[in-house]
Formats: sequence, C-alpha cells, structure tokens
Amino acid sequence: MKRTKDPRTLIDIYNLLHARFGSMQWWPGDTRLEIIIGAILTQNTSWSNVEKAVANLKKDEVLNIKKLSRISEKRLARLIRPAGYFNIKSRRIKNFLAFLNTRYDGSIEAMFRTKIDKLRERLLDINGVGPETADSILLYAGKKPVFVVDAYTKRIFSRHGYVDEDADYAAIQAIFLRGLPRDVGLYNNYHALIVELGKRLCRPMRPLCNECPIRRRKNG
DNA sequence: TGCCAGGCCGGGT
DNA sequence: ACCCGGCATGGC
Repeated sequence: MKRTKDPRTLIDIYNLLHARFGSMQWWPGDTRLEIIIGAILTQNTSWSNVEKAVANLKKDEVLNIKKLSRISEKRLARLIRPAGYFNIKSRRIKNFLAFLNTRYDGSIEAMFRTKIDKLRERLLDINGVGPETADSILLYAGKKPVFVVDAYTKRIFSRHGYVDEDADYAAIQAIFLRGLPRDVGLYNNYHALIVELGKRLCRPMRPLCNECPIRRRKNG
C-alpha cells in the first residue's frame, strides 16, 4: 500500500495529543532546584524511581542548594539510591552544584539571567549534563523557549515519518523549532504530552498501536 | 523471568 | 566521527 507524505503539521499533532491528554503543564516538581535535580536523576530512568529518590531528599531536608552542597557525595548517593546509577548521578549533581556555586554564587536566579545560548553552552560543559538535561533545565526550570528532545520524541516522530531514524539530537530539535512558534508554554506542554504518550503507549517493541492518537486511520 | 526506563561519558576504532 | 560498554534500581 503506497503511502503519501503525512500532510499534518507538528501543530496538528500537538492538537491531537492535547485533545487526548489535555494540558500537562510540567515539570512535576515544586522548585527550580527540584526540577534540575529531577532532570539529572531521570537520565535513562523511570520517573517512579526518581520520585522515591526525591522523597528521600525531602525527608532528610537536604533538597536545597546549601545542604546539597555540603553533604558528602557518599551520603547523597545513598539518598538517591532508588533512582539507579546513584554513584554517577551523585557526582553529576555535585558537578552542577559546583558550577552553580562557583559561577553564580549559588543563585539559580543569577544563572538564569545568563543569555540562553551562553547558558546552554555552560550547562553542556558540566560533566553529566548532556543536551536533554540542559534543555530540560532551560525550559522547565528556567522557562526559556528551548524545545526538549528525548527518546520518546525520537521514537514517536520517526515512526510517524517526521524525523529520520538516525537523526541526532540537534537535527530533531531543529525540526521542532522550525515547525513551531517560539512559545515556552507550547514547548512545555508539547514535550510533556510526548512523554505522556510514550509512557502510556509507545513502547520500544511495539511499532504502532491502535490507541495512538497520532495514528492515521482509514477515512482520516 | 528478562527487559526496560524522560542519558551521558569515556575509551576504542 | 562514530560505536559501544558501563552505570543500577524498581516495575511489569
């Protein structure tokens, strides 16, 4: 069966997802620091595990910049144990805090006063912060207009023919930046909707499923 | 039970 | 410039 190019825009897809799941208005987390820590903790890790780790940090009342900066890497690793990769993530959190303390005197506000592109460069220089983590920090903690790409984005939109299977992070991001108005609220909800769809329906070994709101059906 | 999860790094070609 | 193993817990 011959297939023609999907004429629907990325906005059309957004509207489908929004109709199905509503407004997510992310990130799940109370403070900007919690969002940043969560962004590191959720690297290749299910969110339910991250929640346990964050709960531990709150229970011990260390989820603030000063305490997190002072406790040992060892103790931090113990607290975030449920999130997996706890040793490396403890170091990565410490790396971020060292960056924040050194360059911005421990002020997240000061950090976000930096021009977006410059701040993104600096975040990427932190060992343990890659493109998705940096962009999540910028968008969700900083409310900056940066589109976040993740494994779900790549999987879902390559399956539906919007991005190449082998496209890298920057290429996928460029497609969304080109296809969407530069709007923080839209970027926020779009990525959140993608994750929601990914978590619920779009598993690795299941190419397309009938419940997928993006799926094109006969008769449109 | 084995596979997977909202990546990223470092060492090897 | 790629490619790949390592990192680790908890849920289904």
